Amino acid sequence: MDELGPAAHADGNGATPRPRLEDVAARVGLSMASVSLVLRNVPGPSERTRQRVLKAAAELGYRPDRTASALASRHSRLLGVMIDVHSPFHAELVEYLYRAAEEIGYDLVLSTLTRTRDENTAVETLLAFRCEALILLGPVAAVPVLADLDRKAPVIAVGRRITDAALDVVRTADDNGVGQIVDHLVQLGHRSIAYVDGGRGVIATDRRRGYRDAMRRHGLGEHSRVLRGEITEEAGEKAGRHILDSGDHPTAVVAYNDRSAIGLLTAFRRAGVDVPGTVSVAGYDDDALSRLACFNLTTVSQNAEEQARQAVTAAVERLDHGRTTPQEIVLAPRLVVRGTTARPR
Amino acid sequence: MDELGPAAHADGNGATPRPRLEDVAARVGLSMASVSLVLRNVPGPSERTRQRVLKAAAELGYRPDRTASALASRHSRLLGVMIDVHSPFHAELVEYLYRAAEEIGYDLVLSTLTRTRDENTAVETLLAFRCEALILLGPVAAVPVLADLDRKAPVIAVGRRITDAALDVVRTADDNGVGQIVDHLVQLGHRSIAYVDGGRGVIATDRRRGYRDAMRRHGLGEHSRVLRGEITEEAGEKAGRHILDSGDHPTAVVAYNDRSAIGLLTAFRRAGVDVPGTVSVAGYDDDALSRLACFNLTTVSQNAEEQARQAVTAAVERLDHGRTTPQEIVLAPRLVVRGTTARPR
DNA sequence: TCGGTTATTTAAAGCGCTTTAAACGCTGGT
DNA sequence: ACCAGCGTTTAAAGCGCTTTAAATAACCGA
Repeated sequence: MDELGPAAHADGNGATPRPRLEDVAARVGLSMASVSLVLRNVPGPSERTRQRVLKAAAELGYRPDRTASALASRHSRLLGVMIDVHSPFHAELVEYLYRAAEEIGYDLVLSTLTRTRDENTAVETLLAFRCEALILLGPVAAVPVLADLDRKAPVIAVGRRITDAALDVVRTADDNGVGQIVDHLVQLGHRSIAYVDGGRGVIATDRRRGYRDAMRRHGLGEHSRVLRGEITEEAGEKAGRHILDSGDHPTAVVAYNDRSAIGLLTAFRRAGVDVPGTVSVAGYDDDALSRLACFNLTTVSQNAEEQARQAVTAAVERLDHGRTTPQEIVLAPRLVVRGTTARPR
Repeated sequence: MDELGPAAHADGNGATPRPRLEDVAARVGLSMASVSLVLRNVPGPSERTRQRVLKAAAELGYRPDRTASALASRHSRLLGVMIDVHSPFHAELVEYLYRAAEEIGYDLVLSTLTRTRDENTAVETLLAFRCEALILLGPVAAVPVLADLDRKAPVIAVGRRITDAALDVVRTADDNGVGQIVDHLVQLGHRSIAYVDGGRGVIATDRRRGYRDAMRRHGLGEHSRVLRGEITEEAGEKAGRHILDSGDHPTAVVAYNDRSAIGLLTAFRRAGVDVPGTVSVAGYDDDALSRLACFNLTTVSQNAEEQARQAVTAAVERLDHGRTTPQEIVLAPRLVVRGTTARPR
């Protein structure tokens, strides 16, 4: 019964050596070539061969060695994904990226940013793994750097606007998203709507512009009020206190992101200001946080699933269908109305 | 100046083919073997050779191909890490794992759990990459499965107690952690301390036991009160309402984790019950959430950095130093006192 | 100058797989 | 009986690197 090949359990650690293609071939009495064909589902082998090989492989618990196949075929069938492991939004994207990749027979290699691991390192790792395309979530590198990288492997930038670069981009229309929030608030009857900024950076710029444009569009241009801010809860809280300190406060505040919005919420609650009774608050990102009962924040969702799918599709088009002209896919974000926005007064 | 090898820019996508070891060797007029030695810092090559090779490699922008070296050397120098990309705690561990791995010259490959990707899939992926050891963060697989896996590659289970398995384990003493919280509360003067449970599972069992033991130790055995709970905020909120509904409520509540504790907080606040004035609340995990100003939760930190370091050390010992007897490393968690606990009344 | 060492360098044999071109065994038509 | 033509199988040549054993260069004292 125990028909393991020779030298089983020969390893120093007592580890069972993994079976190789050769072992499977020997077991069925066929050549490695045939076995390889069967296992890769390449048409050719007869049905009978097919069954026998599959059976033998299963019995041996054979799993092909990625490194060897990658080397031999010159195709790793690997997509490299750069993420920030601390970002819940990236986590969600990864979830969908896996599914999309699996559907087309690719696997993913994750490389994360950490405090000591910058974009360059993360990408080098991906390249060292021979990833065929790079999906970068929220890259901050300079455009020329990305363009340069694209020369080594197709780059798909997700979630960041990139102008004039020969690069694939998948993102949501941030300005439109903030616009939707302003529309929503105006519709509720708000006129004095402030915005807490998110620092410099492309995304912050877009959202700020979205706010300004929307206000103008509603004829509320002179009510526009942008407060300095950051991406953190602390910054939101600070902005909240600032708003409270300044005599006439707006009836609604839109924050750059959910974290900032939660800071606002904290500041308002602490000061006994009712949300949404006295002030409405809205965020951006639809973080897991914002869904919590204790915040129940009105926000904007970025449609992770669709972005993931588009990113993978873009990669495949360039890899397998020979597309060479870069494309930008801009998806519409979706307003998520929860409990922190209501009619003014 | 432009001395790229032959066939530069020959790829279909206009991608520059990456330089190979051979190209570097040709450039310096040495054998591939010498270049390989220099690049891997193997003693032997003369200083002069060393410099020339390094220079040439840099000029060509040469980066060794992991797949090829892994294949040839039979060492991938890769540690496989199974994570749940949605877990902030795992994110933190990953951060430190990278550092620890880097110090000993290993690289990490991450494989995450998703809704459609179970532990088995995640681990198979890691094995397919030829990871030399597997670091599993909070694995839920049955012990025999893990033991079996350990036969293919050294397994280090992190954060989960595993009894009687020939497996390396790195974890914190959960019972001790909860004990510290109870000690802290008792010291503040609490006697009626309730516990909101975290469902079944090894970790929940340990923490529950820690609570019961600590209460008994303080002679408060008959005040022990364990409420049914789960790992989510919702469950915590429900438990909170339950506590409020029952006539005499405890002066302090310890929750299985921070998420549950935040649910409690939400329920109490909503009911106008002052925390920590009327009731003290404590969580477990020291999530990013718990640090937020709006929660400022007293909790227990699991010492991610030390766990990561120990996990990598354990892997290396088995890989490079030939250790074969499994070891369990149990670290002491650390109480983090914040604003949700105070003297009773 | 020469044999004996030691320090450097290298040719060549793989690692486990894919792939190409060629070989094989059939069939059926002539 | 023979060969074209087909479906199926396979030998062999790598993929880009490491590693071992052997070759070569350099050095040293006698």
